[in-house]
Amino acid sequence: MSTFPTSPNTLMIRGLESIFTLSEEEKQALQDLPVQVKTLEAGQDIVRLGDRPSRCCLILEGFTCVYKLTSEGKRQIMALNVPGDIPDLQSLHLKVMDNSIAAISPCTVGFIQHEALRNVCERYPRITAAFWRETLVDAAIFREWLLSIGQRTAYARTAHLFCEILIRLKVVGLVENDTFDLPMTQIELANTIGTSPIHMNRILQALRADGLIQTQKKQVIIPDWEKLKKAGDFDPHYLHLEV
Amino acid sequence: MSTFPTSPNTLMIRGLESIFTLSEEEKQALQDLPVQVKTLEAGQDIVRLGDRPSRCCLILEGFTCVYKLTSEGKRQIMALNVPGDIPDLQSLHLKVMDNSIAAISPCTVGFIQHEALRNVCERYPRITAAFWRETLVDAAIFREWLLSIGQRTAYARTAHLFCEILIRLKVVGLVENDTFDLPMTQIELANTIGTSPIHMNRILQALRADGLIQTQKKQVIIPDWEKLKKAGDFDPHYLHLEV
DNA sequence: CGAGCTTTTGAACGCAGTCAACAATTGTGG
DNA sequence: CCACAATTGTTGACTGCGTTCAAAAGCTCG
Repeated sequence: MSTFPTSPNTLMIRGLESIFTLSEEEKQALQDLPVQVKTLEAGQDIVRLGDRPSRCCLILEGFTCVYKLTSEGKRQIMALNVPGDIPDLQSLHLKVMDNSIAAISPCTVGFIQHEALRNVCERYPRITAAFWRETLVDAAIFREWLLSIGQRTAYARTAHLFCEILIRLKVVGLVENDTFDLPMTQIELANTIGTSPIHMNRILQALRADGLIQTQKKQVIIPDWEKLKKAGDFDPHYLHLEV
Repeated sequence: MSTFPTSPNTLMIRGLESIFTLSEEEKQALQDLPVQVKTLEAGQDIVRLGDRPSRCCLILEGFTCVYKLTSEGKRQIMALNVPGDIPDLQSLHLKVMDNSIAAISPCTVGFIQHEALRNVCERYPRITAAFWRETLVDAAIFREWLLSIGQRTAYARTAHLFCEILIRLKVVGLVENDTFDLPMTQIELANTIGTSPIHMNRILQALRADGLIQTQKKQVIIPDWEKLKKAGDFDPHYLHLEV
């Protein structure tokens, strides 16, 4: 586990300039945040329900997910995280984790101490606002997922999910020619959509047959964006990408 | 529509002292917020998806809900709001509403201009933190609802919902002898649970038959809290009522 | 190259949705 | 205060989406 700043990389944090263009000083303060970098294997938990973390976790590479289990052991994934996300930013104000976070693919994450984040927020209220906003966007995504899981068929839900992933990966430059890597098993997709793995398998077959997605290995190609959007009843407003 | 401060009431806002005990000055700043009070009939929208509000809405009396519609017109309620809640606090940082909010019962709400809220937040960072935290608790509730709707049976989901409502109403003093008013139709309950009204009707019959709830008019009695908790797989941690 | 996970297929079952009709309640205007 | 309209709640029957169980085939990786 190495400690930044030692690498030439600059920290990419989702949406920090959605409201304001940050000043050089503000940007510098963010880049000066001490970050502990760690690599994780697929499947490893990063934080667990019940934990009282003293740091947040910034995704640098790979995919993670937010999940919870019922007492019967059924698993629901309630968020996917891509590079630039801070899936446990909530822990800055909610002392006890009410969900777990796990690596879906092998990934590298950067840990930032709460104390350091609080210092930056104290000094730069606009950074506070930007972080706050990011947690609000996460909540907006939860709302859309609730609509999806509550009111749409599993088929539409899955199309909707692929739409969202495409857009969010585009933002961080991980889409080329409508193609992206999606290192998720069908079991994980099923846990996200709220259906059984067997049914998820059949949904994917249907989506392929209908020409909405193509898959090879863990790559997904979206051959017809408009058709996929329509099938998923997808409207990107809830992602709040533009102001 | 009258304008506070004209009434003797003090503003009750959910969870503002969860992190810090506020100073007299901070409390006063909150009480001095200009509030436009309005009464609403059941069913009326307060804000709508697509709106760009310039104010937030504090529930003073009655119940409201956050909801969205699919393009087919199916309705999902993704949050219930009780007195003390600010269901659109998000609009402080997300310019365009990604959901609608409607009165479930006749209710009185207080509108507070964004500008006034921003001023208070600028001056008192701990109030910023407290408001931010409230939006994080809302997000935690969304996560639990996602788990519920994705992985629990409609019967368990409904039991879980009654558990949550009981707890949240207790906090604001609206429960007496395990009894509370719930001015929701079965259609609205169905829209919350993500099921059909007919099925909701049968679930309620089952819950009554199993001795988990008693209903008379729009009153609900919880005769056996432990049994209801168990049926709903309910663990109140996600409400973050204690630190 | 074999163990373990993931994907795929088939078949039976069941939870929940839909349709239709009726009863009960609430609200409204005469 | 009553009659009528509209909404809400209840019941029955049928349908279907999605689950579960079981088993085989395909990958991946030590």
